[in-house]
Amino acid sequence: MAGSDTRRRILDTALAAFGRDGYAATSLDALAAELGVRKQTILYWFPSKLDLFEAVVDDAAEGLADAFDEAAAGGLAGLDQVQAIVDRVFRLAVHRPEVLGLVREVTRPESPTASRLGARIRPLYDRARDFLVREMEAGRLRRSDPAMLLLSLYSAVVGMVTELEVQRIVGFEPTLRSTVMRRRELMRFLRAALAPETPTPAAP
Amino acid sequence: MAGSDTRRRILDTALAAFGRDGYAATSLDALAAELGVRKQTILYWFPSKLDLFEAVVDDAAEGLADAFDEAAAGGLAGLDQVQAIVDRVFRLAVHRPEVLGLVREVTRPESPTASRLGARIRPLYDRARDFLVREMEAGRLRRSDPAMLLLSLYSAVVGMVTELEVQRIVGFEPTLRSTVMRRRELMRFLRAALAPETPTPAAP
DNA sequence: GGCAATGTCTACCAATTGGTAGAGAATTTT
DNA sequence: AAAATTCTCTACCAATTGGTAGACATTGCC
Repeated sequence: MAGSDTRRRILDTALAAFGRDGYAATSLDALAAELGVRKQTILYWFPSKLDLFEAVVDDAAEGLADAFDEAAAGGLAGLDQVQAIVDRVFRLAVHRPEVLGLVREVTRPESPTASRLGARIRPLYDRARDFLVREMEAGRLRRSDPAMLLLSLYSAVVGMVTELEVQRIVGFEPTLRSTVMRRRELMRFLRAALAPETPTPAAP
Repeated sequence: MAGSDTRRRILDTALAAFGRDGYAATSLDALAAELGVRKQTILYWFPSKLDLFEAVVDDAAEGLADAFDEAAAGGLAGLDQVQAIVDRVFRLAVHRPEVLGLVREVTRPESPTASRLGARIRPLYDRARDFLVREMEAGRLRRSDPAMLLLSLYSAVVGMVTELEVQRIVGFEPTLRSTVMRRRELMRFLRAALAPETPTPAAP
């Protein structure tokens, strides 16, 4: 049963490649070379490139769901729960940046499997939305359209974590230390945006 | 001089294609077909695919700079200026979504020309940063690390505008009306995050 | 009208792409 | 030990890729 180890290795390497270079720019030959194996071995485990990609997407979605589960397990509330999730996503981004790269890859309009990841992510989305609604009603988060707010949060977090290259361009070499700083700054941003309104001093 | 019209058409179509499908997934043949012309015509105007891409990036950067100039021309301050810029970026996103798609494409780690767009964008970045510092010192914006804040802003805006597919997955068909809503929600988000702090009720 | 420059085309090409067919080890089952 | 299954390989293939060479048309200039 050494084969199923091969399958695992293919999935991991493919996830890294697809997440880093994108679907079109990743060739099976290059992937095979990176694995020290022939392309036909890949095609033995996954009947086509697209099948491989879909398997990779499923795998990544599972990883994401696990991360969220873990972050939600503490049973926190309000901003503390938000913070726990952000921390967890950042941790994921640090030691498996490919996962978020893949999210980005799969969320482009022409993606062959946008709907696939969609189906996988939908439950996470619903959970997050329910959470926001609940916390808003409990007065622990600022009240606003939860779906829209969720998009804002998603963009801010994924963007912050993903746009490494922008950060490089702009002079932040992405070290571990700078990542900590980024996370702290993002949380400050989110807290400011999410904290329930203090009684407005002046309401026009 | 009908030729320079061809050049312009190639640039526009290529911008759309690169921004939508990415560099690797865009073939010169497909591009040519879309233009109703032979591939060799493209290669006449741009010696190689990479040269074409670089020209497209330059073109897009110019468009972005113009948009910012226009938004900054009003000489507004504080959150009003931020709002003007967000409005302008959204307008750009509505009638030329490819431009932001290209930004996304070019800011991935393996991009052949990340540094190129970087050089083009750097001045915009510096201007924005100066603006934030100035406004913070004037007490019109919440005080925090301007560089980090700028990244947060960038992520939130570009993400919000770009991640159309996520929005689709999640049930927001991107109509013009929903775009207006998204912009409004984003501004609410940004206002909450950027408004100078009201005297804290309780400081633990 | 001749001529040079400009612009688009047809005809190729070598390399790379995803994929098929099937041989040959290795391992497990009987 | 024989047979069957599992796994990886070599050998190909048709299609597509970015790119070259050069013919052919069109235009403005003299």
